[in-house]
Amino acid sequence: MGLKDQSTEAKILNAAKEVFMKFGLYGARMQDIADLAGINKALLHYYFRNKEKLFNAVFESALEKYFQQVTVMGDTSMSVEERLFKYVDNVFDFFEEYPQMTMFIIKEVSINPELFKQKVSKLKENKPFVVPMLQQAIDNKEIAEMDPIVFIVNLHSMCAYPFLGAPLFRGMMKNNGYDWDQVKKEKIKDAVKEFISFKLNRKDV
Amino acid sequence: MGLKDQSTEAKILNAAKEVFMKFGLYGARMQDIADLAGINKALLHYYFRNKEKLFNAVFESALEKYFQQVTVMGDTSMSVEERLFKYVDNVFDFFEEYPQMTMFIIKEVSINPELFKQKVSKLKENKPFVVPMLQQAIDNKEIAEMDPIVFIVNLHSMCAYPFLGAPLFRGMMKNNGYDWDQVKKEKIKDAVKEFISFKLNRKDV
DNA sequence: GTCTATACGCAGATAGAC
DNA sequence: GTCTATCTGCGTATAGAC
Repeated sequence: MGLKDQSTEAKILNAAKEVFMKFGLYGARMQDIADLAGINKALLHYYFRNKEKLFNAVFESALEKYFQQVTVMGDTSMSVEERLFKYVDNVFDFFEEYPQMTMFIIKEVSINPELFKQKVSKLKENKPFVVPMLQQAIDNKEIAEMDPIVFIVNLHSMCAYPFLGAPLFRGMMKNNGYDWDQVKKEKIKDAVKEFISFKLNRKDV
Repeated sequence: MGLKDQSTEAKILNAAKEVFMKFGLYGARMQDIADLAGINKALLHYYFRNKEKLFNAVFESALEKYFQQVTVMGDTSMSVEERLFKYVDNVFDFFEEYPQMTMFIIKEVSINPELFKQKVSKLKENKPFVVPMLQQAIDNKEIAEMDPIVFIVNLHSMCAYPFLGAPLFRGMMKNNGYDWDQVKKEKIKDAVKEFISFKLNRKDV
């Protein structure tokens, strides 16, 4: 879909997403958003009244997308390991498309923790929460004994950080002849899945 | 050391660190830095000329501390596994003290990649680079076969992300009766070390 | 070295024509 | 709905007294 085909509101939202993602609420400039959307600054206010309201629209859609990744965990037609693999695939695709989103959300929530409390509660209600699901699989002896919270955090770390820290990794590896985005794409995902298999199938606990 | 004992310059730097960490270059306000330092706004300019120069002073000290964590890897009196364990301890202590620093560095480098190229090259020269060290240990059969880059990224992810994403994790877990900072402190570090042992000592490769 | 007062520019927001 | 022109306030930076 080219920019010409979008409604003005959609153009604004897309431009705002990009600029807020990069610079955050305080750093973003309304002028930059208008320029990127190919419209005038005044139109931003016509559609969204003020900067804060525009930001909120972007933030809510970001959070919605972010939590949508987890829905696959509720699909009981697959084994727990298959669901986790699929989840990892989803998360990688998601980060490929929105590499700045996690950073963006973390940054804004860290500046204003209320944001999270306000928005996330209702979103989470409809999603299958992962920890109880894992706990049940452990109780059923379907997977190995583990602390499900620690596992989920480890897993999420290994998925998210390669994208979050990409600016650093790129800088560090370029000097040494590696291409970070290549490594990330080809090898990190497999390593995460290897970690999942290790944790789910180990016999020594 | 109480604030009263610090030189004005040190007070400014400490205040600037805190404010820049939280709000970034664009979001930080000189007035807030002055207030936190307990001095007048004009003094900031007297000592550091302008906002950008003050920011650079903070950024450089942050980057220096950040890369200092890796020096332990050069201590050949310990085994590779011991060095990695020690490294993890260091990194956790470091993040406990400066939870915002990684975020801060990533954010600023992502906005301005030149920052990294300019500063990091000379810092890195004096530090033992981890990947070649691991490669050598692999060649010597001291540790199991693996891709050292992928391993280091996984490791670093598991250490950094629990601090980076703390605002999110806190929000998510508070609703469910868990205290994130407790979990992080007591269990995540052990899980990282377990991962190290798994990767270094596995026989099936 | 440290302060108060002030200049200056930029970014968010509004008024009003079309 | 979209634009140009303009207002207003805030934040950086400077001038100048002490």
